This record gives sequence, structure tokens and C-alpha cells, in this order.
Amino acid sequence: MLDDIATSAADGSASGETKGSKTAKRVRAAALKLFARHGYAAVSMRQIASEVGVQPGALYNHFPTKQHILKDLMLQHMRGLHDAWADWTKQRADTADPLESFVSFHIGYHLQRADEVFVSYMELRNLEPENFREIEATRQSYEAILTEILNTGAAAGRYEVADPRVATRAIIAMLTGIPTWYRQGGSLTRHDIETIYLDMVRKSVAPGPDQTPKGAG
Amino acid sequence: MLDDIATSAADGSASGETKGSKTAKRVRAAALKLFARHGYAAVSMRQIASEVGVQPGALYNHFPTKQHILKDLMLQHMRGLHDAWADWTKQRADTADPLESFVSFHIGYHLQRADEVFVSYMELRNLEPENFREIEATRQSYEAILTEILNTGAAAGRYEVADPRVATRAIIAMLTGIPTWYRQGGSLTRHDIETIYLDMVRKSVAPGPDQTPKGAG
Amino acid sequence: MLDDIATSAADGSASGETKGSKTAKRVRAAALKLFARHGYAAVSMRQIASEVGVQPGALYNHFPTKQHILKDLMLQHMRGLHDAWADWTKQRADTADPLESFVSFHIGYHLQRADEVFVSYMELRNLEPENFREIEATRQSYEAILTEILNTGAAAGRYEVADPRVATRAIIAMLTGIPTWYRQGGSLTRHDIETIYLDMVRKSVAPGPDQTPKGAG
Amino acid sequence: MLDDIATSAADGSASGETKGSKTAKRVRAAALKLFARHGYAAVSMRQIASEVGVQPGALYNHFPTKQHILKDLMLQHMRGLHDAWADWTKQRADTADPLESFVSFHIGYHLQRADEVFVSYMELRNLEPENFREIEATRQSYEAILTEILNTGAAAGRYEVADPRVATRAIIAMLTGIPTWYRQGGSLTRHDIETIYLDMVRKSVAPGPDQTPKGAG
DNA sequence: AATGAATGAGTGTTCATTCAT
DNA sequence: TATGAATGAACACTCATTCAT
Repeated sequence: MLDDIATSAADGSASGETKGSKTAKRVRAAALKLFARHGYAAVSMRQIASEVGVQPGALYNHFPTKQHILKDLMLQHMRGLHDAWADWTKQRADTADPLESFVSFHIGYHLQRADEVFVSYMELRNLEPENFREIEATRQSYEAILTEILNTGAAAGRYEVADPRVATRAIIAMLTGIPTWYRQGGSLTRHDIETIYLDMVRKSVAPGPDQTPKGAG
Repeated sequence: MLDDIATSAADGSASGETKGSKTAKRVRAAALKLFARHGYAAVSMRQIASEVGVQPGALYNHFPTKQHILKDLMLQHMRGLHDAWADWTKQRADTADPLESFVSFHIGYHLQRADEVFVSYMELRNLEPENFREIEATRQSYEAILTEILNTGAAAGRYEVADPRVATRAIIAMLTGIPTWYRQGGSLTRHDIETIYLDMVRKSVAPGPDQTPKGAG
Repeated sequence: MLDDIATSAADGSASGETKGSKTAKRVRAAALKLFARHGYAAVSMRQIASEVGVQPGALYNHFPTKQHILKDLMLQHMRGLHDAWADWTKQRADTADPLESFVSFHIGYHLQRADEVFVSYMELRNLEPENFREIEATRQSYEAILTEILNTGAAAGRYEVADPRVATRAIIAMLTGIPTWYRQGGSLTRHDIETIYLDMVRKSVAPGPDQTPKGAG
Repeated sequence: MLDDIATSAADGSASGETKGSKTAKRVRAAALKLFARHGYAAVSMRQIASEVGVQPGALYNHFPTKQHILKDLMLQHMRGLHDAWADWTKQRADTADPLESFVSFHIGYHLQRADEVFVSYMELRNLEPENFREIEATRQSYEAILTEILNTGAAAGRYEVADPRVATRAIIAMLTGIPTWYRQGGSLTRHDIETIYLDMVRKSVAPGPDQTPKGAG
């Protein structure tokens, strides 16, 4: 269920759009790895160049500034996320519960992109204002998917949420935290993780049989 | 309920302090603010000094290195958290539900320390190994409080959690994310936030009426 | 006799050099001059850069640290000394007295390299331990040449020295002190210097006809 | 013969003149040791203060600047040298050979003051011009003693030196080099050293049986 | 005399970036 | 495209020195 989420965008060597030279790809890969481990501000162009196996000046044949590399990584991640969600919904249009579907998708996609996720959430403050606005817009439009699911479901009585936007943030925060501690090869498989979180999310927005008992509250 | 959490230790601008160096405190305050906004690596000692209104060299009368400032901030935050929890439980020993108590405390404490929380979660990777170990130990001992609550409650049939340590992480992530988006003066009061999250957390670990489902649950 | 000692390696401003970085050589020249005048510790990279006519950062394209510049200078000096001695002995294999030959060579070579000599003897303590060991080894192997000459000559009855290693140090100290006070254009020519010192050294290790009269001492 | 050279000036605790406070003496001792090991420019006031066991600011109660400490050390050394020479000649007015007497004295005095000697010869270039002139004058007046001995002895036919001032420098350099390599507890006693160097010096200025040679000498 | 805190300048080194080759 | 060398600004940190206490 998880494993059929596309990996294509990551290395980019397969798809039709070349997305820049071979070196540009290796720069992206090196920067992603280094930004994720040490943070954007703590990584120098020299380190990236060294990881790529090239002199610092060569990087500027592919990205005009360090900031462009960061923006490029985050934009590609957000676009990949949107595209993957579009694919996912296309392939399983009629799945029973849309919340379950979203959570499955989100966990699956994010567990395979720990570095991208980490960078995208940690380095927002290092984006220059204009870049921030652009990335933030795509991030919000992704979160809006979940908000819409919650809204629709709540209207239908399937879920009970006091504030769908707050609930969205709570759920996203919960799910996005996974890659910060989950390590492959531990006692829990990705499927275990998915099951546990799916259960918690589902219950967290479930119509309360006892809690906040509506009428008698 | 939220507002009675102590603020004294944080800014320390109060009266009873020894006499001499208020500067150290102002350095801590400036660094906290700047680290939270721009990140440890992106903040220079010059910026901190300038914010304090002092020459850069003067910082070194109070902290031997930049790294020491970071460690000091994080250690003080974690200790404050533990101490505040100890106070909290002392004052309300017999509260009905310990999970509810913990969540109330956590939200209340963290909403008043957005910067400390942000720095403590974002800058872990910028701690030198030995400092990291020290901070991480206190962080884990804090999370263990929640794990223990879940464990005990699950044994008593009050909660239903597949894996208390995973549930701990999920809940902590959810709650800790609040200060990243919550802004005072918005449409939601702190009390609203507390109510919403309390409800979601409670339900997320509630014995499942539907999940693991039906008759055989 | 003195003037035929090669000067080629020292300034290297000659023609046959590869092409690109003449800068490294100019850095060496500037550092040598400044270290000799003010001492390694008292000279800043900024001063060197300024003397070269370049920004401080540019120095690091040629030498990874200030310490490397010092080591490079000293190593090059010691190697040049060894090589020049090898050349010298090749060209005058059958000279009557080897002590005389050594002293002539030593004075001649050192008078042309006052700065190198000064730095090499003054800055030993500013070498990091590993560099010190390396330089010290070459220095000792140079002094061993003189010790061997004294040993052989003493065995043949040509000289009389109580302890050849102590005599070596005495002679080297005497000769090496010359560039600290000798200034070209004064009343003494290099040839005068050579004659005077040659005489003193020769006598200092001469078989004593009257002094320490052996049996009657 | 060596050991009766006065040690009084070094610690200064015995003699009538107090030469400043107890702390001032400890500052001098600390600075001497550190300057000798690492060089004036490489030693900070903080290091000296730390060695003394005091805060940096306290040093300025005893010496107005770092440069004053250096000058003080060198001046005291040179004065001690002159005074000790005066004592020495007073006590042994009629000794047979004045050159032998001078060499004995010089070796004996310098072997007991390795640090002072080292600093006095190495740090001349770190003296500010006026201080340099002052120290240099006393140094030259000390060397003049030897020059005078050589002059007188040459006139009497006891020695044969081409240029007494050059010979002075050669001899002083030879002797002054001793403390750079001599270590107590090695295979050679101070008496051995004295004997060896005395012999070499004596011969180096002896009327030449071979040099300036033969009949026409 | 000594401290603790500060200054203002300076340290060696690294930074993102540029550019002739 | 890539290199090697350079720039100009900045980095964390240290310096000698001052001064109120």
C-alpha cells in the first residue's frame, strides 16, 4: 500500500523531463543531504561542491545562488507531493474513507522522503520573503486538502471536529513528526507505523460517543 | 488554568537577583529571540552583542562560546519544564485524569515559551555530541512522563494504545507544533486551543468504539 | 668562492616556472621578510596579504594555514641547504681540508640567506610538534655533516676536539650568528668575514701545541 | 668555580632592595618563563595573569604595559650581568688570564639563567625603539669588556685576532648558544662544558702556529 | 591590590560569489 | 562546464587595556 507511491521525482533519471544536467542533479542530492543533516545556514557551497566532487565555482553553472538551491529543493518537494497525491487519488478514486486515504498517502510519501520533509519544514525561515510566499502557498494548498476532507466529513457527520483548520494542523504535525524518529530496521515496520497512526488520527476526529457529549455537554 | 504557570525563571528581569551581571540574562534573552527567528547557525555573536547593546567581546565574559549559549538555553528550558511539571502535579495531586492534566500543562507551558520550544526542537542538531546527549536525556525523561501515563491508563482500560511510546511521540508532536502557528490575538484564545487539543488527544487514545472493531474489539 | 652559491631557488622569480600561481611565491617572499623582521607570532595574515597586494582570503588558496607557510619556509630552507652542500662537494671533491670547505660553504650560503637563517633558528618554537620534528631532523642531519668531519679529522690527528658534537654546536653557533650583525656595505667584505671566521674555527679545533698540554695539564 | 656566581638578583627575596611587591615578582617570573618558551608576541597578558593566579587587570597594578614587563626583564638581566661581572673581577682581581676569566664567568652566569639569556637575545626585535636603544647599549657595553680583553691581549702578543670586534661576536655567539641545547642531568656537567668551551675559545684566538703562517706570520 | 566587566581593535579563517581561462 | 584564483565581507574568538567597585 505504501510502496507503490512514486519515487520518480527523487532521482529524476527516469522520467522524460531531464530537469537540468547530471551535475545539477548531483548538486540537488548533495545539498538535500547536507541541508537535512546540518541545516541550510550551516552548510557552505564548498561543502556541497566537495560532496559533488567539483570546485565551488562550478555550482554557479547550475544554480545562481545558494538560496536558489534551497528554493528549488523545497519547490520540487511540494510539487512532487501534490503530483503524488493527484496520482494516488486517480488510482484509488473510490476508496471508502478519504481521511484514511490521505493519512496513508501522507505517511507513505513522507517516510520515503525523510530528508525532503525535514528540510521543507525546518528551513522555511531561511527562505527569502518572496520564495517563502511561494513555498508557503503550495504548503497551504496541500494542507487544504486535509481541511476539506475534514470539513466534508464533519458535515456528513462522519467526523467531529471543533475547528477543521486546527485539526488539520494537529494531524499534519503528528504525521510529519514521524520521520524525525522513525528509523528503518527498527522493531516497527512502516506498515505498523501506518496502522498505529491511522488508528489515532481516526479516533481523534471521531464523533465522540462519550466525550464532549454534544447535547448534554 | 493556563495562566498560573510560572514565568519567573524565564526572563529573570525581576528583583531578587544577586546584583552584578544582568548582562548574562540579556545575552540569553537576545540569543533566544534571535535563534528562534533565524536559527542558531544563521545568528552571529555580533548580532547577539548588538541586540544586547554591547561589544562582541563582552559576550565572552559570560559565555565561553556560542555553543555554550545554545546549550545553556536548552538546558534551562528542559529544567524549567521538569520543575514546572513537578510544581503542577504538586498543586493538583488528585485531578481526575492524568492525561488531561499532562496535556493541559504541556499546552499551557509551551504556549508561554514559544521561542524556547522552537529552539529546543529545531537546534538539537546544532548541539555538539556531548551537549546533545545531555539535552536529549532530559527530553526523553520528560516524554517518559507521558508514556508512563499512557501505560498506566492502558493497563487500567482507560486508554487504548497500540504502542505507548509511539503514541507519546504522536501526541508530543501534535502539541509541540502549536506554537509554530498559534499567534496571540487571533480568533482563538489559549483556552480554545487547549479545549480543542485536549479533545483530540483524549479521543485519539480512547478505547475504540469503532476501530479494532465492533463486537470483537 | 662565495658568490657561486646558487640563488635560484630562493626568490624563484625566474622564467622557467609553470605559469599560473606566482602568488604562492610572493606569499613566501613576503612572509619570509616579515617573519624575519617581526617574528612569526607578531606577523598577521593581513600583513602578509597586504605585502603581497592581495586580500587576506586569497592566501588560503595557496597555504591552508599560517603555520603551513612557516613550515614551508623552513623546510625549503633546510632542503636548499642540503642540496647546496651536495652541489658544493660535487664541484670540489678533492679540496684539501674538509673543515675549511664546510666553513666556507656555510658562511657563503648563510650570508646570502640572512632572512631564511634567522627565521629557521628563531621560529623553531613556533612550529607545531609534528612540524618541529620534521624540521629538527633535517637540521640535525646537516649538523651531522660537520660532526663527521670533526670525527674523521680528529681520528686522523688533524684536529683535536674533546667532544665533536659539542664542538659542532659551538662552531655552528659562531657561524650562524654572523647574519645577525653583518651588513653588506660595511667595512668588512664577505671575503674578510670568511677569512676571519675560517681562521678562528681552524684554530679552535687545532691540535693544541701549548694549550691543554695533555700530559703536563 | 661556577657555583659561586651570585643568584641573588633572580628571586630577589633576600637582598635589601625589595624591587616591588610580591606579586610584581611573580609576574616577572611568570612572564620570563612564558616569554622564553613561547616568545613575547605569542604570550598574552591573560596567560601571564593565569600563571600568577590573578585576573588580567591586576597585572596593571604592577606594570603599565606588556612592553614594560619585557623591558624590565631584559634590563634586570643586563644589569645583573654587569653587576655579577663586577663582583667576579673584584673577587679574583689577579687571575692569570683575563680571557679565561671572562669565558668562565660568562658560561657560568648564562648556564644559570637560560630563560633570561634566551629572552634577552630573542626578543630584542620586540622592544620598542627607545627600549631597544637602552638595552642594546648595555649589551654592547658588556661585549666591550671582551673586546677590550682581546685588544689588550693582542697588543701584548698573547692572542692573535684579525678584528677584535668580530672575534668578540664570534665568541659571544658561541658561548651564548650553549643554553639553547645544554640540559642539566645529561652526560656533560657544567664543568665539562666550561672546560671544552674554554679550550676552544683559547685556541681560537691563540697566536697561530699555522695560520697567517710560517715565516712571514 | 584585586576583581569583573567592558571596550575597540585585531586574530586566523571561512564565506558566497565572480571571472578569466 | 569546470577550474583556480580572487574579492570583500563576515565569522567566532582573543587581544591589551581601562575602570568602577
